[in-house]
Amino acid sequence: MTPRVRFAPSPTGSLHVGGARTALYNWLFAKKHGGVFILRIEDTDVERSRKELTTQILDAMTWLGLSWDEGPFFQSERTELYRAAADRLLREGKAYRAFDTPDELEAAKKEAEAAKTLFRYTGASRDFSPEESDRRAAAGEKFVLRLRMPDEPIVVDDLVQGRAEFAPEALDDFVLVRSDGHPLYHFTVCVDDVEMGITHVIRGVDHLPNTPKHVALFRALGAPAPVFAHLGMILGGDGKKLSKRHGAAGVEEFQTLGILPEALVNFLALLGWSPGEDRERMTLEEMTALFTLERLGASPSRFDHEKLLWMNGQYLQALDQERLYALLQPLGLPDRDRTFLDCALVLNRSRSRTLVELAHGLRIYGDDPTEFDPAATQKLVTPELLPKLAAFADRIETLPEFTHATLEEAARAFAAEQSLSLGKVAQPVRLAITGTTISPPLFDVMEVLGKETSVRRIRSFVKQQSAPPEPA
RNA sequence: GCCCCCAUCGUCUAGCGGCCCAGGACGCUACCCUUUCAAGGUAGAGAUCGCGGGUUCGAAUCCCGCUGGGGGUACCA
Repeated sequence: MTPRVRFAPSPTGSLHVGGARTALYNWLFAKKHGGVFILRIEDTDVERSRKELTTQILDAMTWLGLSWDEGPFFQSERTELYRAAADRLLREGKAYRAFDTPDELEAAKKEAEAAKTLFRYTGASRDFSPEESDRRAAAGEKFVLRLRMPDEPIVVDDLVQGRAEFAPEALDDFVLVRSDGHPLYHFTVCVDDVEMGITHVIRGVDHLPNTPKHVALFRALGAPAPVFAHLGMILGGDGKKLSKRHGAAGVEEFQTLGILPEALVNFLALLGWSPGEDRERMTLEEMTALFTLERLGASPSRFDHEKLLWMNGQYLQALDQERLYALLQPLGLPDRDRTFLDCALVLNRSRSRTLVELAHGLRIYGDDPTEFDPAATQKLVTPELLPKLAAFADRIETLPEFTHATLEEAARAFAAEQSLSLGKVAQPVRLAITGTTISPPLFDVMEVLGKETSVRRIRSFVKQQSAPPEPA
């Protein structure tokens, strides 16, 4: 039997990393077994669903490389299917109309709360005869459709969480269809899963308490329940539910942070799944080969942003040059030719963990710096230093060859003459050249920049620092 | 409150009764490299396997209780 799995986000928010991981595991499982990965948009909540969020979710999936085989299907376009299923369940007596008013339900819930028990629908409608039910409906009384839950425990056999038994007292005749005719989540999910022939449901544990309802629904619909695999949650660094409060949580936010999709995917894969044998860095293909539901973890895991950055750095170092340029382009590259940029990239790549960081670091190869790290300036620049810097500029201007080797030689000789350590010369020069005291090896940077630019930057720095401080 | 799930270094995890006084990775510390910062290399600290009972010749691994954490409890998804 070919496995058929689905990822079913609801467009009430962007694609959350938790959702992305769920999608990834479904995708991996399908690929591994030559199955079908279906994308289904659960937009039955018309008040909260937004069209542009659907687009955003689809874009995020594509960005991550998680292509779908069927869909996207929109539940909002399948209302006929739900209506037919509802009619059938009603006709077969597996569901019934409940005519209770909101006030009556509210009172019943309060009562349950006071009794410190789980609210369980026990309205009179449950026992109405079909004739009575039809008569009231025809008379225009408002009603919802409820599922008649079985009076026996429901067992959920979960591949990840194990076996759980739910007592009938804990199960409620939940609502399938609202009084305005809108089908509800649990109902649409099961109808769709049956209709789409879903064989395995892989999703977050937050859905585990819903599963007995689904099992009952599958039974009522006369279909076998799929195999369930409930994943542990992804938590924030503080162990609380991951949200915007923890910084980035939506996939598109990581994209703007300069995270590579393959790094995010790899990182996410390891949150709740392990291939064993201490494997960490893997391509989607490698993950597919190694993936099994048996190796999924049941416990919740925290999202460690630091490790993601490390992972991203690893992928950034190995990134194909052409693709790197394509990714860097929109972030702004210095207006230089390709040969020049190649050299700059060699110097800066290993010093960056994200694309944004890299693009930022590359700025020193563009326009001359106009601002200089104030703390460093304060510390390094003294009246005695400036003439020395000017002299150093003069010295290197005469260099017949302007390479990191000749520059280092010149700098060492210059430092020795001045009875200074190399660092005492290099740091102020670095400040003049880059605006900061942190950069790739100075003489390499100068070689890339060229004699003219390097000398000009040092001189203009000396000039700027020699000028009397601006009156406040 | 009630229901459900989870529990190995700070974090992600390996471990599915003896190979474990617990292995890898991130992070951290030190050293090497070095003009700064990274990258890289080497070494190291870091978990009495949440606690308490069992079962067993033997438990991180099985069972029970407790504690802690998470989730659910809608005419939301």
